[in-house]
Formats: sequence, C-alpha cells, structure tokens
Amino acid sequence: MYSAPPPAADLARLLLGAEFQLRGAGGVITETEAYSLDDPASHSFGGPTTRNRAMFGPPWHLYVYRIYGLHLCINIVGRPGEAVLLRAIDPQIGCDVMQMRRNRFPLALGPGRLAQALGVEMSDDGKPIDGNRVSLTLNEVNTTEILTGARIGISRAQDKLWRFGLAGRAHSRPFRPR
DNA sequence: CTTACGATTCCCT
DNA sequence: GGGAATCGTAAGC
Repeated sequence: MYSAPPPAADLARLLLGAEFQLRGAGGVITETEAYSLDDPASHSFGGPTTRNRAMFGPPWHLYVYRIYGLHLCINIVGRPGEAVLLRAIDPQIGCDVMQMRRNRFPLALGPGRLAQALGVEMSDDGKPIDGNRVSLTLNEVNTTEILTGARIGISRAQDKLWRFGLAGRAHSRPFRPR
C-alpha cells in the first residue's frame, strides 16, 4: 500500500474491490479510470500547473478538482503525473451520512455523486491516504471479474481502454460487452 | 431505453 | 474567453 505504485492502468485495476473511506463514509470501489502523464486526456498532460500539482506529488495521495463548475472529482495519485479517477463505489460505511449529503439515489455512481456522498472538499486535494481520515484497503480481485471500456466524458485519446469495472456490481454507466 | 441541455467555477490559452 | 474526467431533468422513440 505504501509501496511504489504500478503504472496508472494497473493501479486502476488494483483499486477495484478495495475498501475506500473518507472521514467515516465509504465502500467498495467498483469503477475506475486511469490517467497517465503521456496521455492527452490527462490533466497532467503538458506538465505541472497550479490545478494538477497533486498529480506530481507523492503517490497514495488524493487529487481533487472541480469539474463543470459544479462537481468535485476524487483521484488517487500513482506515479508522477499519473492518477486514477474513482467513478463509483458500493456504499458500505456511513450510508446514513451519505444519504443526508445526497438526498437522492444513486448515492455514489459517477464521480460527482461519489464525491458528494463522501463529503469531498477542495481542501482534500493533496491529502495523504493516512489510514485515519482517509483509508484504503486493497482486496484481491480475479482478473476475469474486471470489465474494460473507453473512458467517459473525454474528447481526446478516446481509443484508450482505461475504464475498469467490477463485474456484477453497479456502475455509473454500463460497460458494453467486448 | 436514448439524446439533449443548462448550471456554474476556474484553469489555461 | 473557451471548455471541461458531470449531474439532473425533460422529452422523444
């Protein structure tokens, strides 16, 4: 967990099935997307800026950004310039709190909903996964249970199949059979 | 089921 | 000033 992270796409698969918690709310990660340095769809493409600086910080930290002027999205930083977007979790811990924050269903399908349910704030950007306020527990997942697809909502590098999901779990959007 | 659109913030060109 | 790693709502098929 505090070891050197694998390349972004491998990290995205590794995080599937993991238990993620933020300040007492969380669940099992069921959908992720990988973003690498050499990737025109990544915020890190082109080098460090004020917004993306956490992506160039230490691994196993959070990268949080605002999207479309409204929603927040949460990533786990891997290698320098790389991160994994958390797109969906299966709620397990603090469901009552998540329901209070969301006030509607689904609770955590989609990066914006997930961030709202977990109470993510911009001040969480760059925070470490310290096992206390933010915790991550990896779980073994069989390769045959991993679904693959194109990333959502991007305009560049749409050919990369760097969206991953856990079979038999709820996702923000369906995975087309491949 | 699908597609379409407006809301709204802030980084980057 | 453009446009974005989205969501909720509405309307059409």
